[in-house]
Amino acid sequence: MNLKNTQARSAIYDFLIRSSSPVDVNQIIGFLRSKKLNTNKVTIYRNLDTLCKNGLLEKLEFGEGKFRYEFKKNHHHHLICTNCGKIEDVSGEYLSEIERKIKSENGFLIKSHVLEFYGLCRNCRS
Amino acid sequence: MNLKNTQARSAIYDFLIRSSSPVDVNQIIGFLRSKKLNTNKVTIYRNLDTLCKNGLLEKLEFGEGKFRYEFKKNHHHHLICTNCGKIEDVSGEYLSEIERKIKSENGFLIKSHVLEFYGLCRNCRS
DNA sequence: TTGACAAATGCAACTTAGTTGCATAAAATC
DNA sequence: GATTTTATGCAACTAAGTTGCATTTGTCAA
Repeated sequence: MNLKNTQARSAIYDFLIRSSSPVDVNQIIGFLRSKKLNTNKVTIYRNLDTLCKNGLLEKLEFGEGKFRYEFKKNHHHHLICTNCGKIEDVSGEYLSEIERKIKSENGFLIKSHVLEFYGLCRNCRS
Repeated sequence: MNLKNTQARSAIYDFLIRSSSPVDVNQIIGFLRSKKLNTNKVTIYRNLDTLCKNGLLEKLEFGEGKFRYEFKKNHHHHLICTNCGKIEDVSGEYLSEIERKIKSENGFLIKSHVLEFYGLCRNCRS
């Protein structure tokens, strides 16, 4: 696939690569405005889509009724604080055993999984 | 909380209790129409909300940009076929060990988790 | 370095999912 | 059967995301 290096696209990508947790489209719009880049939301959606399809970003959901995006890194999960909204990464490949079992018992071939944890972060616990 | 037993509510609940996989609001509307119950979508959303808050239903997301609902049963996960869309249940409490580890390492207190598997069901594999 | 072509953008209008305020209706309780 | 509480319907609205189409911008080869 032929990806062109445009202003909007590289700004979006830069923002995502620097974000420490998954961002939504509004945060992207805010960032682009702050950079005085007048970018249409359609362009943002299309770029996010393209970047996902090219394996550069990941599209995620956290029960908010909208999507969030993050720079694609090694397989990991998230700790979502239900009090303050903070999203931390947590790595770990916990499920290979389980996936093997499901394949033999259910005849279902697992290609991917989503595993996210909800609870209270260190700050909000105290 | 005082739940009244209304026509709309019990029809929605009946439908959910009989559905073998999580349903979206359109499926509920279709069902109610087929029963000649002329129910407003607002009523459906409010009932789903109420039933969730009372622990009778569960609200789920499968990366479709909308919510699905299911009758609340024992903790379980789903096998979502990315080819035909079929959603199967799979039971199992795989994560207690992991959750303990996360608590001590990240100081994060896990209250719940979401674990869903995507892949190909038995039919779609062949 | 320029011209051609594919890919990207912007705009307006649209869709889909879900929400809110408010007046009315229906259950449950007394 | 009257009262109170909860539920419903309607209309209008918001928020997230999409589509068609005309225009612009990168890229690459001549």
